[in-house]
Amino acid sequence: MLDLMAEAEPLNPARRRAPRADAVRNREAIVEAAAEVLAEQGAAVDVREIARRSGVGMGTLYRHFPKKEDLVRTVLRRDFSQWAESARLAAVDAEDPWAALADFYQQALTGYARHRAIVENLALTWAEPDLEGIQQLRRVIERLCARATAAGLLRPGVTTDDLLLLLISLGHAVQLTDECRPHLWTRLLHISLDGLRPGHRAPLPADPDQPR
Amino acid sequence: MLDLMAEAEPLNPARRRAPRADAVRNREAIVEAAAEVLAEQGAAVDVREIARRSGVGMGTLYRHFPKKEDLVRTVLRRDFSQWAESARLAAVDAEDPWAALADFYQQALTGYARHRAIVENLALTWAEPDLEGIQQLRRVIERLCARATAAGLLRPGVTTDDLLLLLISLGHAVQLTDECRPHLWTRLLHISLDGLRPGHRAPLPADPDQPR
Amino acid sequence: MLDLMAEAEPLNPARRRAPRADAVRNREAIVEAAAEVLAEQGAAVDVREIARRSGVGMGTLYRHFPKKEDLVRTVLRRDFSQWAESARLAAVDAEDPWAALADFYQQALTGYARHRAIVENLALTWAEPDLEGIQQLRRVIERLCARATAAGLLRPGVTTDDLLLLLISLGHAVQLTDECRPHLWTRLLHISLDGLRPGHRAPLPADPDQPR
Amino acid sequence: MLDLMAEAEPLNPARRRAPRADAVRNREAIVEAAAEVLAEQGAAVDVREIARRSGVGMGTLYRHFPKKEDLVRTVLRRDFSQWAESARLAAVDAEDPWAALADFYQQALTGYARHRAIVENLALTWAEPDLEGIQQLRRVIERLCARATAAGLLRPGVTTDDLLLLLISLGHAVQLTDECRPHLWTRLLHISLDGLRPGHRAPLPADPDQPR
DNA sequence: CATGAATGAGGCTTCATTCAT
DNA sequence: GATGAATGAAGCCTCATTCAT
Repeated sequence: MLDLMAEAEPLNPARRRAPRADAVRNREAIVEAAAEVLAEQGAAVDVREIARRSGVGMGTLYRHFPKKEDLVRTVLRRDFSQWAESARLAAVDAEDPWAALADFYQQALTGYARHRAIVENLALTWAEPDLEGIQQLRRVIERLCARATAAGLLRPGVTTDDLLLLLISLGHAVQLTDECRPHLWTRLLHISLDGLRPGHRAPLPADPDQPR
Repeated sequence: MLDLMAEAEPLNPARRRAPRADAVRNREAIVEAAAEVLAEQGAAVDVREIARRSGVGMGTLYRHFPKKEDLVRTVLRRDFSQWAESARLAAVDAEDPWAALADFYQQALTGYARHRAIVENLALTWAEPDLEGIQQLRRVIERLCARATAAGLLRPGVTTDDLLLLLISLGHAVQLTDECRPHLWTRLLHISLDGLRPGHRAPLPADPDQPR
Repeated sequence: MLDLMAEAEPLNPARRRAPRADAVRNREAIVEAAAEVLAEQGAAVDVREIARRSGVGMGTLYRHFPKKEDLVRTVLRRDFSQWAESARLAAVDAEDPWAALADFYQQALTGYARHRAIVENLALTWAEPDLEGIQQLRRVIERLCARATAAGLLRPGVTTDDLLLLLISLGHAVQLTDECRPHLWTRLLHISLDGLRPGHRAPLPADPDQPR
Repeated sequence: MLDLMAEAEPLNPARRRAPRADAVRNREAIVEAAAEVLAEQGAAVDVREIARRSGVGMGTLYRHFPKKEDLVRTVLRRDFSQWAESARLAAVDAEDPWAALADFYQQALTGYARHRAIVENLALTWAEPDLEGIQQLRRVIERLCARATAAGLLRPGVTTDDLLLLLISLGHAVQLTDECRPHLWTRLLHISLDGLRPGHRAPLPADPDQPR
C-alpha cells in the first residue's frame, strides 16, 4: 500500500512537476560516471572529475546531488544492488544449496575486486544498514543461508550475519591481493567454506549482539 | 678502547651526539600522538592535529619527519611491530601448536581493532613488503605455520601467505564490526580456523603465483 | 557553412565556447594585477597579494593559472611583448637607421625601469630563449641591427646578441639608478652607442660561442 | 683621530670584555661560509645552510649576527672590499692610464661573475652608499678616472659615477651570460670602453642629479 | 657561550561548494 | 535548468628567529 502511494506522485501533477526530458538523462550520466570513477579511485576523487566524465557542469551535478556524499550514497546503493543481483543470479542456477552458496561467493568476489568505493564503504553494512543495496545483498544471503541450513549442509548456528561478514572480509582480501597475488583469495574462500560445513567439533561461540 | 669511550658518551658530551634530552622526548611524543591520531582517524589527518596533540610546533614535527609520509611510515613500522610482538607473545605460551595459532589470531585481532591507519595500510603487505613491521608479522606467522604443519595439525598445503591474508581479512572484519557487533568476528575466526584444520574433502586450489 | 555557424557563436551559445563574459574579465584582472605586483616587487610576491589586488579569490586565480609559475610566465610574456612592441614603434618613425637604433634604446629603457620581474627574468634570454616575448624583442633588434649595418652606420661585427646584451645590461642599470639618480643611465647609453659606431681602432674580439 | 679612538677599545677592558679565543674564529668561519654560500646561491639561501657549512650552531650564528640581513651586509662589505682591492691591484701595474682602466674592468668583471649576492645587491650602490666595500670600490674608480682624465685619455665629462654604473651593468651582463655565452660580455666591454674614449662628436648629456 | 631543537607565521596549492550568466 | 567560473577554508611544507640545555 505504502509502496503504491509512493509511486502515485502523478496524482498531484502541479506539485512535483518535473520536466524529465534531459534532467533524467543527466542524472543517469552523472551516476554512471560517478560509479566508474568511484570504482576506479575510491571516494576521495575530485568531484570535478565526475562532472567532467559525465559531461555535465558542476552546477548540474550539485543540483541533483547537493552534497558529494549524496552522490556517493546513490552510487553505492546502485552498485551494491547490481552486485547483489549478479551474485544472486549466479546462485540460482545451482540445484545443490551448497553449490549455490559457493557460486554466490565466487561470483560476488570475482566481480567485486574492481570497486574501490564499495570496499571502502562496506563499513556501512552494520553501522548504517539502511543503504538499500546492502539490504538486497543481505536478503540474497539470507535465502542462501536458509536453503543450506534446511538441507543440513551448513554448520549449525551459522547466521546471515556470519555469511555477510565473511563476504565483506573476503572482499577486502580480494582487493588487496588482486594485483599482486590474484589467486590467493580463492584459497581463503575454500578454507572458509570448509569451515562453514557441518561436522566440526566445537560449536560456534554465541553472538549475544544478534538483534532478535 | 676508543669504541668503549665512544659509548661512554657522558665523558665527552661534545663529541658526536649531544644527548638531546628533550629532542628524544619530543620525537617520542610526536610518534605517540601520531599513532593515536592515525589509529583513530587514518592517514588522512591534518598534520596540525598531530602537532597539537603532541604539544609541539609544526617546525618540530617537520624537523623530525620531513614529510608527512615519513611520520606515517614510522608509526606504521612501530605499530606493526608492536602488534606482531604482542601477538607472538600470546602464542608462545601455548604448548599445543594449534592452540598457539588460535591464540595468536585471537590476540592479534583483539588488539588490532582500533587502528585505522594500519588497516588502511595492510594493502602494502604484498605491494610493498619492505615495511619492517610487516616482515616481523610474517615471520611470526611463518613459525606458527611450520609448527602446526609439522605436528600435522594444519591442513596440507596451507602457507604463510594464506595465514597472513586470513589475518588481514579478519582484521578488516574486526574493524567493521567492532563498534556495532563486537562479537561477530569471533565466530568468523572460529569458522576459518576450522577450515584450516586437516581432514577436509577437497585439497586447496594451487597458488600459481607463490614465489617458489 | 558549419564553420561559419561555428563563428556565429551567439546563434548557438551552448555549442563550444560559452562567451564566459566575466571569466575573461577576471583573467585579465589577474594578469593586470600580477603585472603590477611583479613589476613592483619581483617574482617573490605572495600569490595572495595578487589575488587580493585583482579582486578574485585564490581559487579563481588557480583556475586560470594552475601554478604560480604559469602566471608569472604569462605576465612576462605579455610584458616582454608590450615592451618590445612599444620600443619597436619608437624606432620605426626614424628614417635614419642610426636614429632608429637610438630611439629604440631610449624608449625601451625608459618604459622599462619599473619592472622588477622582467629584470629578474632577463636571465632567461639565453638560458631559456623560448619565452615568446624575448623572441619578439630579439627580432626587433635583429632588424635594427641589419638596417644600421647595411647603412654602414654600425661598427663592423656587431651582432644582435651584442645589442641584446647591451639592452639587458643597460636595463639593469636603469633599474638601479631610477630612484636615486634618474639621469645617470642616459649617459651610459650615450657612451655605449658611441662605442657602437664604426671607426674605432681595434676590431671587436671574436665571439666563438656564436651559434653559426 | 677618530679612527684611532675607535681602535682604542682596550682602554676600558671591563666594558666590552671579549673572550676572543674561539668567538673570533667562529665569527670568521661564519662569514667565510656565508660568503661561499651567498656567492653560489644569492641572498635567498636558508640560514641553516650557512650554519652547517661554517660548522657552528644556529645560536652562535645568531649571536654574532642577530638578523640574517646583518650577516649578509657583513659579507657584502667584505666581498666588495676584496673585489675592489683585487681590481685595484690589477690596475696599478699598468703605466698607461688607459690600460689601467681597461685592466681594472677586465679583472673586476672576470673575478666577479661568480658572486650572486653581490650582483643582487649592487642596487645598494646609490640607494645606500654607506656600505664600506662600495666606497672602496668607488675610490678606486675615482683614482682611475682622475688619472685617465688628466692624461686626456678619457672622454670629457665622464665621471666616477658613470664608470661605476658601467661596472655594475657589465657585471650583471657577465652574470647572465657566464654559463651559456661566456665570451659575449667581453665584446660589450670593448664597445663601452671605446665609447669612453675622447673624440666623439656629441658631448655627454648633463647629469643634473650629480651631488656637488 | 655554543648548540641545535623548537617555534609558528606565511607560502603554495587543492577541492567541496556556491553563484552569476 | 544548465553551465562552469568563483570562492575560500584547509592542507602540506619552509625558514627566519628564539630558547632550553
